[in-house]
Amino acid sequence: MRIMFMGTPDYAAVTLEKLIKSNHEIVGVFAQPDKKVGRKQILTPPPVKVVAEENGIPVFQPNTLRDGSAFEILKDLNPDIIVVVAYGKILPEEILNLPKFGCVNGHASLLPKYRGASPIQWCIVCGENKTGITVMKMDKGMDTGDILSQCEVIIGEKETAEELFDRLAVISADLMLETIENIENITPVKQNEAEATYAPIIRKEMALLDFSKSSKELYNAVRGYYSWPCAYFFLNGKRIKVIEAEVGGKTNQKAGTVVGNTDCLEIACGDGVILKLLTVQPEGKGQMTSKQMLCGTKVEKGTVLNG
RNA sequence: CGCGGGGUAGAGCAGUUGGUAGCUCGUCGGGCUCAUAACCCGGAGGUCGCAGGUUCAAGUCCUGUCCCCGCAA
Repeated sequence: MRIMFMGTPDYAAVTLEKLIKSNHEIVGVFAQPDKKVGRKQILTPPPVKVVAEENGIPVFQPNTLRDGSAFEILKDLNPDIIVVVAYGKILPEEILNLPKFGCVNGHASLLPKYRGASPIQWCIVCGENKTGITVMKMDKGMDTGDILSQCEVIIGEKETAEELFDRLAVISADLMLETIENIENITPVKQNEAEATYAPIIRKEMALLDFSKSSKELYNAVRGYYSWPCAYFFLNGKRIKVIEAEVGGKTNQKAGTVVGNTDCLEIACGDGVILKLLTVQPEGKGQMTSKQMLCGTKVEKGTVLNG
């Protein structure tokens, strides 16, 4: 099969590598344009582009798919199917309808739940204990296409979004290849609109910890927002990222109160349970245990955060 | 050259107008105790990121350089 691949980050590169190793022919790759990253604003190619170039596959990085030139490129390369994984652009209908087998997308949730941009982080933040991969036939809506295949995945109790990303990338790649190879025998299944939910795009402000929430919700936020943007709170005007935390014992202190400052920083949550901060990263510093932070920063018991 | 904070003992931090480098934790020794991660006493451990410069004297001021981090993208 002649495959056109569209994707951008590491997560998508895993699928691309899997497809390259298969018997299919990758006729071309679309990825987002190179972006300036980091403090030094170094122009960096996206991982999918790097993999494609290593394998001698032509790469296209248009700013838009809507000016007709992308359509011309695709027509010339004449793919049987377009595989889209975390590409980051909406495909216009003329492209969706171009290939014989259409366009298929790997989405990291059990659709119709968690449609949208950040299903992996969001399902952890919401406290789900399972998620999965869905491969669907793309239509013009956002993750609304007919389902071709699904694979359920159990989320570990302590698993972070980053770890889940890595696991799902591999599972998604496997399911995608399997689905493509069986595509002529698969009967697409419509999504149940009544059960649809959406995962919002993650913004940094969302990761600000609100200690009036329950300890479990805060714990889920710490896991779900790791490693970007990272759950955080403010202490003396400085941002403190929470890298790792765990739910502790009960307390009768008001939410946000510091109730422990010896072995680790312990904070009262809205449900009367303690959240123990194990690893933190103060602004301007590297990661450290909260005990280390307490060696150099006085935090009195009774201090109320988020006040 | 986007804006900003920072590199000081094994770890985390303080260090006023330049004048013999301190704190908390850890570590080592001793004591107390049925016992202890608790408490008391004592010790070891630092070319102050690197390289130049100013000075009688630089962690501190100046220049350059490497690295880390927050914001912005």
